[in-house]
Amino acid sequence: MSQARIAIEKMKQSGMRVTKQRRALVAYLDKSGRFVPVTQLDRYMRSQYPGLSHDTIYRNVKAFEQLGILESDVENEQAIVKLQCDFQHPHHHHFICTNCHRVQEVKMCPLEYFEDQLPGAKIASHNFELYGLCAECAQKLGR
Amino acid sequence: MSQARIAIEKMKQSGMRVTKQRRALVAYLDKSGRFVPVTQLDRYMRSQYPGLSHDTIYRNVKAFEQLGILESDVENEQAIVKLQCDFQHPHHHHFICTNCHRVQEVKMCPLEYFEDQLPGAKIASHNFELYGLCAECAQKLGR
DNA sequence: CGTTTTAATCGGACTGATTACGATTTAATT
DNA sequence: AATTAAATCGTAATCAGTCCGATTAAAACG
Repeated sequence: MSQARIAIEKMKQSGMRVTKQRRALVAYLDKSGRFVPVTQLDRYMRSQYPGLSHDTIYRNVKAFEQLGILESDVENEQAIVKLQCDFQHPHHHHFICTNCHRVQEVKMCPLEYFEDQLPGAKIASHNFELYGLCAECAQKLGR
Repeated sequence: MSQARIAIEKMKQSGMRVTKQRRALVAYLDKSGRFVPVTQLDRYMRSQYPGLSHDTIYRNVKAFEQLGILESDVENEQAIVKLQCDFQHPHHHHFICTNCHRVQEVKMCPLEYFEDQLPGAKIASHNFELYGLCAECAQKLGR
């Protein structure tokens, strides 16, 4: 089942209405498959669907995020988004290729390692990304 | 030697001019000691030094970052900055208390752990922060 | 189906952070 | 003290993101 399908499913389950604007947004994000700057999403969607408003795009990006069907991040001071890649394991981390912007999941190393360094502290959340060249790009670029 | 002193020293060494605006910025960041939203830095400095322009503040934040005397991050979609806390070990990571916003350094767990998960990829950089309550706040708030 | 309800969209104006730039000042050098 | 190039100022512009009242259209229901 495609991620787009799952995303639409989740929208229905939550009582959120499935509008054609939302279908189009999800379809684009699904097709892209990787992180996309929100500004690019906005520009592209508005070029494809004249009359579509900024409001609709930004409002839905937030709604999708809260629903858990979209992940957002920041790269080079730019907000970037992608469809949630693993609905089974919402908590995971990414290796982001700086060449092709494709995303691979990685498992986090044990948090206990850090807890030992911060006696008494209550770690509530964390934030982790790896950047570099994916195997394919590394080979292609000969590095 | 204070961090402000070291920062000024680095400015001189790099050939960057030490203006009173830059001294004031560094002094404020040093006194604060923790991450501060850039917008707050801008508002505060302009209230203390009438005539100071946005341009000067934002330009210098970038210059300081490039010089390696300032670290920037993003929290709640807000750009935040602080003086570099460990000039000896520029590569380190932070635990940021969500209550008092104080920062503690942590050692990174071995990157090899992740390299094993991404055969062929060239990891170039990473990004890691921990959030939660520091020991002091955890006790104070009884959690 | 049609009707109804109300969430979602539209459009356009607005806000707030950040940048651009020509004119002016000033830190550092001699 | 004079020089000069870097830094600052002031103002305007840009750009991402938000707000809001009027309109449209999903979904539910008879």
